[in-house]
Amino acid sequence: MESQNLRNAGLKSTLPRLKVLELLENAQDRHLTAESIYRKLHEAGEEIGLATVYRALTQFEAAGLVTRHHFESGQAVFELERGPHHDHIVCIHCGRVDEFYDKVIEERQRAVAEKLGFTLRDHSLTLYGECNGPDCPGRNNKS
Amino acid sequence: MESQNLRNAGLKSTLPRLKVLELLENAQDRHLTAESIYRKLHEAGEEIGLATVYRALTQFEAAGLVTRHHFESGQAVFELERGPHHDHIVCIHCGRVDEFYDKVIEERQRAVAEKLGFTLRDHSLTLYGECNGPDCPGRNNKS
DNA sequence: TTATTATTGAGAACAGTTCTCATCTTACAT
DNA sequence: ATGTAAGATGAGAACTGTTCTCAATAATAA
Repeated sequence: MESQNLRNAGLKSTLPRLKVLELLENAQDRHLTAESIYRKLHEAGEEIGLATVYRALTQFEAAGLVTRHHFESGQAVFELERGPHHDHIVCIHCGRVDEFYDKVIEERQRAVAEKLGFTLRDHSLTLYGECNGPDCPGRNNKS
Repeated sequence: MESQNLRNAGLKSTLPRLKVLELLENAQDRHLTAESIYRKLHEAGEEIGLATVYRALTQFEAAGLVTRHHFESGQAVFELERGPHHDHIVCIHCGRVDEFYDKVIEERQRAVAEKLGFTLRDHSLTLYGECNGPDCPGRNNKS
């Protein structure tokens, strides 16, 4: 189970870390803030400090288990690494997050970096738009 | 002069705003934090509060005179809008910022958004890499 | 088990930014 | 030029998100 994941990541398997990891695995929303994780755990009766949540997430990130994103809101969001790399599109009205991977964009990034004399190490791409979903509060806005 | 720019942006032309705008126009570095603007103005003998710098920048941003970026450092950086849209590549060693525009990337972004049912409104793309410049502290690192 | 060492929780501290409010400017009509 | 209303300013308090401190606790190894 998850305690093995933690061990493999070089982390001691402790109860708070297991709870955070489990929550990331089972939550319906894949993109969570530290505070929402903290809140959900408390709602589930877990006595875990906010500082511990942050610590766990930071360690998970360093171990490659988790990715941290800075969308436009002030708070960072954390996402369990499950599959291959992808970027995000965020609805400016309802905050819904969708994922995508575009091979052409990835390739052009590398080409651009090289043309400028850089060795590409990482990138951050987020699209912002209107999701036009039936429950999205922005769906009837004209602009 | 610049007081006209402010008027056109719907802003009263005041001394602090003029000073911030001038600094953005004349600074060697196009990407500045609020604090570095504040510092430079003080070094130049201007008595201007940090809150006022933030206020001015926020207003300039709303008026489209300035763009705010969140690179990896904690602080936002501000850039005078001079020409057409572009994205950024940042050196992970020395912080150097370079600009680029790639038509293919821009087009693919729009296509991706539409395929996902979104109407694209904005995007944020930043590449991170090693700039390999002669003065960059990272130039001799192997990895 | 016990010793060793890392981890935890609570709250203080911190960084970046925004807010409050009394004072001062600006812009415009005189 | 001058008075005035509306808006802007500076200083520091307040706020948000995150990290740090430290005494108490829990996890591994012997």
